[in-house]
Amino acid sequence: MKLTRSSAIVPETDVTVAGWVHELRDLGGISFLLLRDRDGIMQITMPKKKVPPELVEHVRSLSRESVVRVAGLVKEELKAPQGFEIIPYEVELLNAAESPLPLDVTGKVRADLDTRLDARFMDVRLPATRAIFLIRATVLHEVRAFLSAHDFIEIQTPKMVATATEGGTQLFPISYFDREAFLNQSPQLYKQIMMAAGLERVFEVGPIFRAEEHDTRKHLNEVTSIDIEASFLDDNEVMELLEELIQHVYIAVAERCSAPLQSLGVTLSIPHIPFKRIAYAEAIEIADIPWGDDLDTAAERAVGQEMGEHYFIVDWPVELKPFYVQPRNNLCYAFDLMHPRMELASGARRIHDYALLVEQLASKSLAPENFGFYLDAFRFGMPPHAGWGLGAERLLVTMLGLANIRESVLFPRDRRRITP
RNA sequence: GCCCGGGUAGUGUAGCGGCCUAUCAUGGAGCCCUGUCGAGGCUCCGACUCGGGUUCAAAUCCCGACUCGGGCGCCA
Repeated sequence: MKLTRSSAIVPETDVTVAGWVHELRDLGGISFLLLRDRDGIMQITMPKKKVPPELVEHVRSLSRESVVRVAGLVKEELKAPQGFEIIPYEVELLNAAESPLPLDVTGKVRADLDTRLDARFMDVRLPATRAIFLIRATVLHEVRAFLSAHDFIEIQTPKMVATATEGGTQLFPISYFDREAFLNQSPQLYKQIMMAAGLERVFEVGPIFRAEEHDTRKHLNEVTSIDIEASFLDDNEVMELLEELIQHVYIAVAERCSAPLQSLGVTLSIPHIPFKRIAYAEAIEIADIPWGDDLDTAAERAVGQEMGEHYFIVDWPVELKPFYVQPRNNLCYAFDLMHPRMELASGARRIHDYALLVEQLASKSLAPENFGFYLDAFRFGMPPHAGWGLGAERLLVTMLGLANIRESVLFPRDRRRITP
């Protein structure tokens, strides 16, 4: 079917368009059909004098959200919302929508998030919801473009694994033929192995799974992680890369997503780089918590309020970070990228020395024999390296000011929800 | 997992012992209307989560289940 999209309509031409019946307004002598496609809403106008009565009656009988194809003539018209309207000579019903609808697609009555997620196919028809996913696609596209331009190659690592990768978090057990296996919590070990493989700079955009019981507006049990690992770079160099990436993505979204941003009512302010760096020691002082404690929700909020914009927390105590982070006395070369609302990313310079790595595993009470395939990579020429993992959903949530992380995922997986 | 607060037409809500034959908006069915753009006007349709209990009387109070939201914990 050769169709013209609503964003590409040219006045004084014959077009065939298709979409969903958004609204019908019958004023008696003139009636309007608002037809919605992915790009927007176009007005089909039917003055009694210009359109045959059978056609008007046919359109009047359409149910909302039915799918139709319309052929007609585009007229420039200042009274029309888009500056043009289509006078139809043919309207074909492709598939009727049942009634009542599970939620209101015109946005006059805003449904609860739970209702929206149950009828996600309908919810995404709302321009304001669809905007989130148009922007999400742009964000991930720009992440790939930026990293590719910086010489990173995209890899895919397994999501089904035999053992926990770093401890700390709970894993989802799965049945793997006659064995137990797990859904992977992070590509960490695999992307590090690729440093030993000589790929030098790799990234992965993929799902990670956390079986934590957390039940909040900023946690999900399945999220998309943007992970990088780079040989011969240190923690400071990958931090610079990270802040440049964040800024690049903001600029690209501001430039290329003006319509979606508008339907969300969001004005992006581009973050300034370099982001501020504060030491863990300063952060706990602001938050008034003791040395050795991780930042809880209140602490995150207190420090976020003080900083006001994106910032890095550096110089963490070694005991608060995973075993693969390069220690420096009782501190380590790890960093967290924070937004005033929440943590966005964490990363570090990694240990590349085999003996030190085994020692650190032991100090975290992890059994080296469970990490054989990983440790082997450190025995035959592992370059020094560093990397980070960035939460794609959290990036979107903080960028767009979304109230709930569930809004940033088409089909979120949380403590209670596994359908649709 | 803990602590609060909810579950009323398809959707979003009001009502919080008798005045409820349950409010309003949106929606659906229909009628009027030639420029709507959250169109407008009129008529009609459609609901108290489930199970126990208290009471002369329960949408309303109590208990339980299920379920949703917010906060916290844990985590990224």
